[in-house]
Amino acid sequence: MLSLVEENYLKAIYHLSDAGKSAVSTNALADNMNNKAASVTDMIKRLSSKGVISYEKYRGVNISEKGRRAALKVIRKHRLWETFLVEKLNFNWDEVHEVAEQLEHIDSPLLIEKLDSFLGHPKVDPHGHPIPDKDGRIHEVKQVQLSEAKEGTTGILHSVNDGSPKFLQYLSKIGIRIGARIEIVERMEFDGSMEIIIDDKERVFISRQASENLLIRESHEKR
Amino acid sequence: MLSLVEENYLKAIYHLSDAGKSAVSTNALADNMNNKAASVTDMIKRLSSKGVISYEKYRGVNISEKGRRAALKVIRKHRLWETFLVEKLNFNWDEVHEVAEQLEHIDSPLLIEKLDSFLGHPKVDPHGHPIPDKDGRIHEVKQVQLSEAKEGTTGILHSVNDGSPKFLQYLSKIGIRIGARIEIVERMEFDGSMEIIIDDKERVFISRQASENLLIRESHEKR
DNA sequence: ACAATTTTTTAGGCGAACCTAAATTTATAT
DNA sequence: ATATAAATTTAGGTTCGCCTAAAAAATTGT
Ligand SMILES: [Mn+2]
Ligand SMILES: [Mn+2]
Ligand SMILES: [Mn+2]
Ligand SMILES: [Mn+2]
Repeated sequence: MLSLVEENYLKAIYHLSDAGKSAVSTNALADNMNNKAASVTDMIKRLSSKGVISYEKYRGVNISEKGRRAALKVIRKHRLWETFLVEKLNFNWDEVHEVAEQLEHIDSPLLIEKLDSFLGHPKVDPHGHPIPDKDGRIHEVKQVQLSEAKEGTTGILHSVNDGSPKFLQYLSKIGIRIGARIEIVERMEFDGSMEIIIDDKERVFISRQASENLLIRESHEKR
Repeated sequence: MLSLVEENYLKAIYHLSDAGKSAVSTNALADNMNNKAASVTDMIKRLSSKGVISYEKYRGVNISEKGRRAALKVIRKHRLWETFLVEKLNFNWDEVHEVAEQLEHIDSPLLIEKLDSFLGHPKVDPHGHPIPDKDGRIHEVKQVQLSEAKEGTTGILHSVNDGSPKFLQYLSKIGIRIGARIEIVERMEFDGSMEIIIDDKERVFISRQASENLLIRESHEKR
């Protein structure tokens, strides 16, 4: 059994390791968890003794298969709750993350099962992130950063990389939401910003940083 | 700000004091919380220093106005969540308490407000217990223990005193649910058990203990 | 009234999850 | 290759929420 704090560390390790593909350094974790490195060293010893990560002094940590499964359970709960909040309780997509951080730790398999059917077994959360199924399987969709797409391309916004309230509110304000059609009119070479057309209507400029956090599926249909 | 553990103690104090009407002893609390008396003494010092209870050594604790408001907020959340689980997720009334014990500690006023409207501002939870409004007001309904009602009386089941899964499952099994019409046919003087008719159909015997945990509103309509 | 019993508090300890300061190891730069 | 810098671990400390054992206060029985 993992504590709430252990679940949060494990989730951070999962994400920082790019779904278990790389090792995570003590400092990276400390940074992400807003804790000091010494505290992280404490915790990774405990996680290691529980078998959810492997750890060699001074070499960072790697998530184990057992740890990956545990992390995915928490992520599944987080994303199901976010979906519930938006779909059923009319939250805005920028308001759900904080609450889901709490709800993700509720321990009741029956609850999650029933919540999942109540929501109609959703595949993605309000930010376009895939919801792992109950066996931890994720359906990853091929998508590219808007910043990497060519001029003239049109794509459908599939997910956002940065889920911070400020960024999400900005997107809402300029009319960008999941599913929106985005056409790249022109890219400014000197700063990477670009002019885009949203849903064949709004013509706006967005920064390189913004375009890096928008993930699209390219679609060349001309409509 | 109260911790999860502090909230649980405060809720126990509220209930054990009969909504703040009497003092609560250290041992009663220890018993209720499944902790040792020494741990309780620890905790009541902390709660006292936070101003949610008043405490005089060897005299037990009394909940303060501030504490009462805090306890009622937790109780409101508990009962709203139980209602959600039964009404929206199709939980049985005997399955919800444990999960609500976790959900009641989620801290988000917006969530509770939205949950409340999603549920249509319910007045009672699945066990017939009143849901405090957002200002902590409770609408208490006059009700009597079935064990105290006279032979020949008919009443509507309003709430249950004992919310344990075992008791609730027993009630479901013999066809007793909130709103059921209960007619007292005969009371056995030697052990306090009684013969009742449920919804003008089922005729069953129930123990004194069971009848003490059923709260009815008397209604003499003959139907 | 006072001895026995029960209740409550105090004293001292422990694990979880944090911290700061100091020591150690690894990486980098000349 | 060696000095410097950066990353990491160790040592020692704190608070919260629990424990056991012992001491003290309150209650009860005769
Ligand atoms: Mn989120
Ligand atoms: Mn979390
Ligand atoms: Mn309950
Ligand atoms: Mn609780």
